[in-house]
Amino acid sequence: MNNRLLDKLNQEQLQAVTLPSVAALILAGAGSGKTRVLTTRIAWLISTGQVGPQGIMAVTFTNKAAKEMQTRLGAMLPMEFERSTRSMWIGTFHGLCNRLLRAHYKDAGLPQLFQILDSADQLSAIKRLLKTLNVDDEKFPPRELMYFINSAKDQGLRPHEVDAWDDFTRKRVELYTEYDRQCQREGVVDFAELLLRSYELLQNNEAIRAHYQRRFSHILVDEFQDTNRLQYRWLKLLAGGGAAMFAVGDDDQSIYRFRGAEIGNMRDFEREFKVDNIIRLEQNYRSQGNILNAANAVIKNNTERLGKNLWTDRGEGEPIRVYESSDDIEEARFVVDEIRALTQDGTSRSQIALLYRSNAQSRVLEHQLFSNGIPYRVYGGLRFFERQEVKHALAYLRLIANPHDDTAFTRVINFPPRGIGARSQEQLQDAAKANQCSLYAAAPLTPGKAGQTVANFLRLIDQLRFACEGLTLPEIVEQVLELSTLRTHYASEKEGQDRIANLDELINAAANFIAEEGYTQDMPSSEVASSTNTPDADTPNTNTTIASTTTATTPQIDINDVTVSAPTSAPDALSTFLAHASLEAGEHQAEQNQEAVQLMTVHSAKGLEFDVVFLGGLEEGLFPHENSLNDKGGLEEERRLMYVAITRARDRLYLSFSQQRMLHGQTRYNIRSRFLEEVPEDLLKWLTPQRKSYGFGEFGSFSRASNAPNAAPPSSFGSSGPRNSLGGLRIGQSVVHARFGQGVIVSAEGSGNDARVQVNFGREGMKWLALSVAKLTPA
DNA sequence: GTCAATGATATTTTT
DNA sequence: TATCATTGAC
Repeated sequence: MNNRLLDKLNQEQLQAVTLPSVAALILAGAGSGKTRVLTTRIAWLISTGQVGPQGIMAVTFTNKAAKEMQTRLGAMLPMEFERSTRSMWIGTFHGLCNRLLRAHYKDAGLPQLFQILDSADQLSAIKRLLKTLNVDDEKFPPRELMYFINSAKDQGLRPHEVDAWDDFTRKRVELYTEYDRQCQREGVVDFAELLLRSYELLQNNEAIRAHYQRRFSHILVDEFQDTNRLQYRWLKLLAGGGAAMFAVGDDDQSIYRFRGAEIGNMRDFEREFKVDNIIRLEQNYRSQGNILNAANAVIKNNTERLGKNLWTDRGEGEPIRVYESSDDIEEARFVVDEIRALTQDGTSRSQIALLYRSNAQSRVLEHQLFSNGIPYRVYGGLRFFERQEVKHALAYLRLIANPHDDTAFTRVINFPPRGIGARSQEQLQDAAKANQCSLYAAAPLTPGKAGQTVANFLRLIDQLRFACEGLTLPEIVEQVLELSTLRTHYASEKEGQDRIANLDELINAAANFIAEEGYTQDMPSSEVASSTNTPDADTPNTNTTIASTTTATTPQIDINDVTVSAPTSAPDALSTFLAHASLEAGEHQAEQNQEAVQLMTVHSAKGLEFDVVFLGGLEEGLFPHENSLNDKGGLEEERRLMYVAITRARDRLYLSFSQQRMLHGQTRYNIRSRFLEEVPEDLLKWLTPQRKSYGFGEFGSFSRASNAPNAAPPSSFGSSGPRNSLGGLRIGQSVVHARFGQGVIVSAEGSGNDARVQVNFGREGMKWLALSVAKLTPA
């Protein structure tokens, strides 16, 4: 490896990269060069001969991160190794588990061509289950049940291991059992199952476990703070043979607790792996001092931290700009005005990000940007493989690979409409249930007229499979679009042009998949076989035609006196492509408008950086979100979110909040976020008259900048004189209460002695107060 | 069996 | 305010 790569590192980075081969935990703050450390570490291990490429496993959470690591590594390693990056196991948890299960599907108890359910598929599978079992979906909402099942799996719990302490939970456990049974019958696997299944594979099969434990002497994990219980156990199992685990993460940036992430894993890792080497990367190369100090000040309010303080040598930079607006529209106007000024001064639009807590907030911003002709791009919409037309096409493809895939079957049995309505489908379901078989298999057993119409559909499936034999993948997709009449169906729809374009894009995607990386990457490798023969047996299979499902006899291979069934022949390109489609839903949006302002939630901004960041909606109830205020953990996670948001900014940060905001078609009155209060005053520059602290306990004194209750921004329209007068108080008015502190009047009723007002006290919640009793003074 | 209207419902998101 | 899902009418 090029030694200059090491020269570029700072002291701590260098130390981390060149750590001995034992367990290590790298606490990498935002912008501290985490990815660089991770990739350089791998390059260093390989080029110093400590390990061969096949001994490396690197796990990430997103495909994007995996790809980036792969690319960077390719550039770092000298030619002789570059080719072998392919034999490294670099990928997402799910991608790697998929690889493992494909290679050992038999031992994992799966059909060779098992399909992967994405969350939408999973939800419809659950709905279908509830229907066949005649379960009241009012009592057991499918979404809630899905969450229940997934969180059990995320913790590594099979139904019998779940603690059921009441009837309700017992019933849910029972449904969990049935759900798993259904999946097994259909030969499909959901995301969580991918992990759990491969965990169990390793745990129950000593030969396989020993093989991989021996193979991977170095396991590197990115974003370790986001691992869930099961992922941690999976890693622990794999590393059980003495592999050196190199975990990189930042507990302050853990923002996925709601989907099972356990920060506790960091502490457990430290303890269970007897980690002596904790290295803190605290030098931030991204943000200016004021921004960093603000972030530090906010996160300091969290307890339960591993501890870390970012610093920079970039200088203080500009103060953080704070803006208070009367309503959300005005806030958006302000943002747009600033953007105009910024771009006029030469700031690139793509270097400006508008961040918000929840997606609903993007609308006002979009509207304002749009009417001012400023190009923008919103992240987080529907992704390519999630579009309905694409999902329909994929369902047909899945039926070619496996006609017993009931999820795919129900998706397209009547799409495009072919006269198989709810009634017929019900009969089909019944027949399938009675015979304990797939819908496909049940069709011939279905009585009456329903059986007839369904038979036609079966013929279509068979016809598809027949027509596709021997074709290349893109040709198959093409065939399917024609024979299923999907294309003609959308052609006759008024808004169908975009959809057809997407279907064409699917053909493209298939072609690319074959031509480029995809296919070779996800190829199951002849793992077990390889260890006894050539060291690098992950030979890409370039066979692009559908092999008519060959039930290859599994050769028995002897490893250290243990007989393990070797992976069978590669499944066909179609199945691999389908797995790819589930695992990698595709880029958020195709149009990469380069010069556009970037809009996204704080969550999706993680890992990104921008010269200028606007963070809006800093209001109690919104950020921190009201749903997360119930427990302390929720609030701390919100604070980490705030931390992530702040640290996205390189040079300039705007924080804004609004007294009034439209939410779900109703006007809400809010007080400013406690997180804003947590930023030291001397880092701020108020662009609107400032009302100092709120009555949050420790802040004793109240002061105000202007007598105007609303401190309306100078430019503003809107709330001028007091309307709805109630003894000097009005809706939207900020008030102070001796016990509850600062609040905003949200609504009022009654008059005279009966007059009551509803006040939003933020942290203290919403209260109805009688004016004759409560002492409310204008703030 | 299909279509239109109504009504509930509403963080955050990757795989 | 929008979306979605389910209901009710043809």
